[in-house]
Amino acid sequence: MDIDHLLEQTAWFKGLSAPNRETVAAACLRRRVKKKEIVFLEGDRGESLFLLAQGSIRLYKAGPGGREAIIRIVKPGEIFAEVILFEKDRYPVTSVALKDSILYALPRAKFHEMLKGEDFRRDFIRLLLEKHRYLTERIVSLTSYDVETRLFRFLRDQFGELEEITPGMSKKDVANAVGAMPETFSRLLMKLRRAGALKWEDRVIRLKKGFWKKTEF
Amino acid sequence: MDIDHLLEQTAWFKGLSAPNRETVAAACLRRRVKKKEIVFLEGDRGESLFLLAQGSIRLYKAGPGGREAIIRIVKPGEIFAEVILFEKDRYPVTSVALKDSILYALPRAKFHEMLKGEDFRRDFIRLLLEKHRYLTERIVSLTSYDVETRLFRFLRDQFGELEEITPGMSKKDVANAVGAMPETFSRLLMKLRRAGALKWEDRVIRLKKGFWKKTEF
DNA sequence: AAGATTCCTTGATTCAGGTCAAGAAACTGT
DNA sequence: ACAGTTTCTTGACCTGAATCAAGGAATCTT
Repeated sequence: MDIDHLLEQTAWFKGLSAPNRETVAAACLRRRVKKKEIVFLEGDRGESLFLLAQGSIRLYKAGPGGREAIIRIVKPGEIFAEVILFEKDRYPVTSVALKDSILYALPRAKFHEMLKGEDFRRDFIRLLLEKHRYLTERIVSLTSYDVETRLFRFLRDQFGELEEITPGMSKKDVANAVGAMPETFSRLLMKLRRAGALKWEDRVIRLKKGFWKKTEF
Repeated sequence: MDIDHLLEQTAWFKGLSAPNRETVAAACLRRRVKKKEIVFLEGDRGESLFLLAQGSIRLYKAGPGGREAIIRIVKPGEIFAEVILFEKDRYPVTSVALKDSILYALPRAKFHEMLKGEDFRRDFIRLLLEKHRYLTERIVSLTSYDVETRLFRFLRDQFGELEEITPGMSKKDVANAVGAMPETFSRLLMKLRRAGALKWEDRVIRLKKGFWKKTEF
């Protein structure tokens, strides 16, 4: 996917005028990362925010004793590390590729320039508010729902209400994303398989037919 | 405290030019709320964001079965409900006064107008990014620390590293803010008192001398 | 000041999910 | 195809915190 095309279909870059978009495209540095490669570490200095073109990126933050709390999983078309814009010059989270990915680094100065455009600015603020809401929902989710519910919410949010999902990441990673230990997660999957609700084999998750209809979160 | 004076000393309103500030002041609707009074409910339609002048406001979101997850506690000088700006016309959380409070309602249209000012905009985006970081930290806190640690972090964040704190809210509210049940919280306080680390009597929390020095979070 | 709420404490009990351990299975690079 | 990782599963066990229950303290109301 080339950068120009990507920007065109990226939710809030597409509002840009064509020349504006070209400015962005020109300023972007394309970067490929392999699965498991780290894009930046928590605490790293940086000057750029990123736009994910292909693949999937996990953002997490270290807790005490190597524990990690997943902040979110970035999907293609989304940007991440916007915090670098004003806040400080260090990334507050670590980002690592869940699969081979392609991303574009957009220097902060360039972005500031773009923020002069009224439409762009509006979209950007909207985007921030959206993330804001997402994070508050995540807090509710982590504090008031159990692992099982969190799993289903994760699947719905991330892939939609499909009966067949190819998550493209390991069970361990999903466990992590729903905030559970691998062992706990494994046991949960076993329980669900026995109950006939879901099975995860050969990288594919199969939900029971009509599963989503009945569920209420 | 009058509105003009308030704006002057509010972190990111103070950057406004005097005439700009007057515009805001003129557009603001002063509102008093009594302790326990609800400012708006999750799901309510609304047009305004709020600036807290005096008092303390609790923002929370309902989980399943009446459970509530505290999103944050607003302190004087801070704004809340910014989400109303673009996102949608309904508040995503409930806000209730923890004490008698004074706040100013700022209509969204007016705010949009203000966003045309470059400085103001910059500050606003910075503010959003700050909250963003706060929320991600909250996620880490809730998922990787136990209630005790969360309590100390809460106290530090909210009141600073003092040896004597007057939280101005009930134990129940603090319990809630750190994501614990009142019973659990009560037991924790008992444990800490016995250990000589902290006692909470007559609305005042007294930490052991030098307490904050040693702690590491 | 009595009555009604709401808040706080303490006890007993339960449970989801974390921890430790140790194989089995699935990938990885060479 | 093989050794070497990493991931996955399963078992035994533990524990922090929720739940249920119930009495006492504080606060608000009239």
